[in-house]
Amino acid sequence: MPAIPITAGDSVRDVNRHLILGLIRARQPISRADLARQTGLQPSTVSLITEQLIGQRWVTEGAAGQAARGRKPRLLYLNVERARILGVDVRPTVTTIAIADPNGRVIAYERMPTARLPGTFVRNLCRRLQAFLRAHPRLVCEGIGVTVPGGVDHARQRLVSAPNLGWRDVDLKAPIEQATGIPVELENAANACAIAEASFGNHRDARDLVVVTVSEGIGTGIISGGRLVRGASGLAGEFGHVSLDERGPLCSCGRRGCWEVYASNAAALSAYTHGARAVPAGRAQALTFDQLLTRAEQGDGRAAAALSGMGDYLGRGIAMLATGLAPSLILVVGEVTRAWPIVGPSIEKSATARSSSPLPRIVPAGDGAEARLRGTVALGLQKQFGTAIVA
Amino acid sequence: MPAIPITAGDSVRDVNRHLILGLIRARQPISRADLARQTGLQPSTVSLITEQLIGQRWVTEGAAGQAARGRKPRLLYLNVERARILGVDVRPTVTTIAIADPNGRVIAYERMPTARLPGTFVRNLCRRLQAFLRAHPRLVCEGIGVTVPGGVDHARQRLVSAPNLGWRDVDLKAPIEQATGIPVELENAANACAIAEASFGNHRDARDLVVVTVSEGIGTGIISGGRLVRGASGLAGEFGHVSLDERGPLCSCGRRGCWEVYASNAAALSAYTHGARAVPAGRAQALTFDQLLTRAEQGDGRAAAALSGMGDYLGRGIAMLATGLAPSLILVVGEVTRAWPIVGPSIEKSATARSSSPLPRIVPAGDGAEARLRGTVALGLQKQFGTAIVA
DNA sequence: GCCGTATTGTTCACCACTCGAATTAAATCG
DNA sequence: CGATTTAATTCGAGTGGTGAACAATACGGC
Repeated sequence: MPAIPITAGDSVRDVNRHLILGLIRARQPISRADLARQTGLQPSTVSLITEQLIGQRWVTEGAAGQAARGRKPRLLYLNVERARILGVDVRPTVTTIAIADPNGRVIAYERMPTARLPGTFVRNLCRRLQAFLRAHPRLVCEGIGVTVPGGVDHARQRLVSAPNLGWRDVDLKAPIEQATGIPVELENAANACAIAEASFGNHRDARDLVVVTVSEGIGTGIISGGRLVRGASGLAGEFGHVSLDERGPLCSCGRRGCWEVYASNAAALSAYTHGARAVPAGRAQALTFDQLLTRAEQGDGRAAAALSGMGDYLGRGIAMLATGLAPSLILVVGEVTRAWPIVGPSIEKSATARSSSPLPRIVPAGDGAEARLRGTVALGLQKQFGTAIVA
Repeated sequence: MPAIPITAGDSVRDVNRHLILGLIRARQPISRADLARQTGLQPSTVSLITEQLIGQRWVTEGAAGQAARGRKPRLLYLNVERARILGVDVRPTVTTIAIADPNGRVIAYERMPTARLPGTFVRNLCRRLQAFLRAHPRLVCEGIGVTVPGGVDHARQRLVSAPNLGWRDVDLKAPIEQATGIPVELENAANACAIAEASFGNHRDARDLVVVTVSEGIGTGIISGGRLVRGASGLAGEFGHVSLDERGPLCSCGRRGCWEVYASNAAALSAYTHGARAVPAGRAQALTFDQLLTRAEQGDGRAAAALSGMGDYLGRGIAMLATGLAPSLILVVGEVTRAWPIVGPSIEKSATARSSSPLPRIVPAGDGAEARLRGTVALGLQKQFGTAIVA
């Protein structure tokens, strides 16, 4: 059994193997010498371990790199063919299944409708996954990451509640693992986005960042010191349901004036169609948010004003997160990023006015789709690359 | 050099030594067999390492413990004489210097006035510390923990700003280390309280807790997954300056309606004396908060009402922390805990009304003095016991 | 072209350290 | 008083990192 119960159950070699493999993934291409410097291990040790990793086909050796003087380094890459990850992104109307390589690049994906009843959905999903795997028999799939728009009890790996789906206490892990034989990681969508941003992409070195997902509701994924903040029950990140105004409109959660009542897509729609500042829960909208974005792009002043107002409210919550958590970076994810020229300055202005200390950078990170899919990949990778999230 | 760069620079043995020493501190008294079970190490390895630790006088062997069947275990204790910690708790008017054992028990302490100018203060403090050490020449002092009521840049180990003190960008570490030759750890007071609660006391197993310190202002210390949430700059935890009402009274930070404007000691005083709900910044009070507490205890209905109102506002912020961070425990620290029979239910009621998910336990943890001192001890111990914070 | 220098990567003997199994020690129970 | 159970120690074996020497490049100056 274990020597170093860092990730209990690992031997010393396992720890270092994970360390090096994780570093190769995060910093590729990278030379053995650099690995030795960055890990603090001896070059000899690094050589041994990388030799093993190449033998197991986890790593490939590429062309020689550049060096000012001396022998040129031989660069190491992650072998993207060695491990594939299945990602399942569950959304209220549509669920996306994707297969990706360990760099987070999506190779293929398909969509399926999200059934209303969780039982039906799980059965359908398992069938689709099995068909997907049969259709790609040569792929070595090492993990499945599942993201859901709701609270996940991470210890028990169960979906606790997803208001937008109307589901409560659903076991997604066991049935999928049984149907596919591949380990499943379940996570809240905003948390998955945060992990994805810290694992791949432009912000992989950020160790303190907050992701704000904006769509029907608002979710937050918090990474502090390179680790996800999950809270005791795994239900942290519900800042969307912090009240900005006690006397505000009713929210789907039953209370009043929640941040997401003011700053969600639906709120902007409501501001546009009814001139109201916030949307009463449950009222249907004639226009879609996409259409609103298009109108703003086409020069509709009232649409732009609605989006600008949404940015103002987003800024309020972002100011709260910035003052309370002091991240180095706040990422906004959602359809609304399409209108960043309008929304971005509005957020910036609103948040600046409400924050005493200098604000962190506030950056748009695409509509949710890609971020969530990359999140599922990061999740599926965790088993292979340790805690991932930088090394 | 290192094999396992967990805390870079440590060998395998060092890691396990730290692991076991930390576990003995946290779970003492404990048998070797229990250590083996809890670490996953072999009993033989544990025996070897504990033998070393006993030889180095870090650990002592006490009486035999109880067991239902079989040989009775020989219990191990931390040798409280081996390492002492100096704690320095800097407050606006008075600074406390204490010497404590690694269990957080204060052996002796003394107070000194806090000079207005940081330069003067540091000189005075260094003299006092040197005298303190000369007066106790036989104590092995392994670390100095310093807590300040302000933001600390943990990477640079500098006090960034302390509004209550009027200090900005002060180096407390280097001068004290130079004067005493003992390593110094600097930390924000609320963070130190959080570390103390997770290290000592009744809540040492809590891995997700939030400490709310209530005095002139409101500070929060967040521990998530057993680790302190510091934020990128080390300035996380400023939830006291999140605005509850945009149109609220001015706060010392320059913005309006901050949580601490409504829920600090001064706010309760103002509610009592002026009938106002919040205190305008900078206005002096005739009554002290202690006197207000005494009046409430003596049956003054208006005093009780002021405190109850303070609890109501405390509950609002606590609801925000509970929803956003989902800790298993929220600890309230400050003089206000003296009036817990009044304030506690008021907080509970207010927070419950503003939170959809079930609230974590909300517990009073004494006025700040003891908590902050134990926080300084926990800080000073970090060098010796690794990251501390549970094992 | 050749040699000094700088840097990468490999080989190998040594040894620290953990494991695992056997053994000793101590306590309770029938 | 022996059987059983749990605690702690002893010791041989093997894993695996270290460190130093060495091999392999590459470049620049002469």
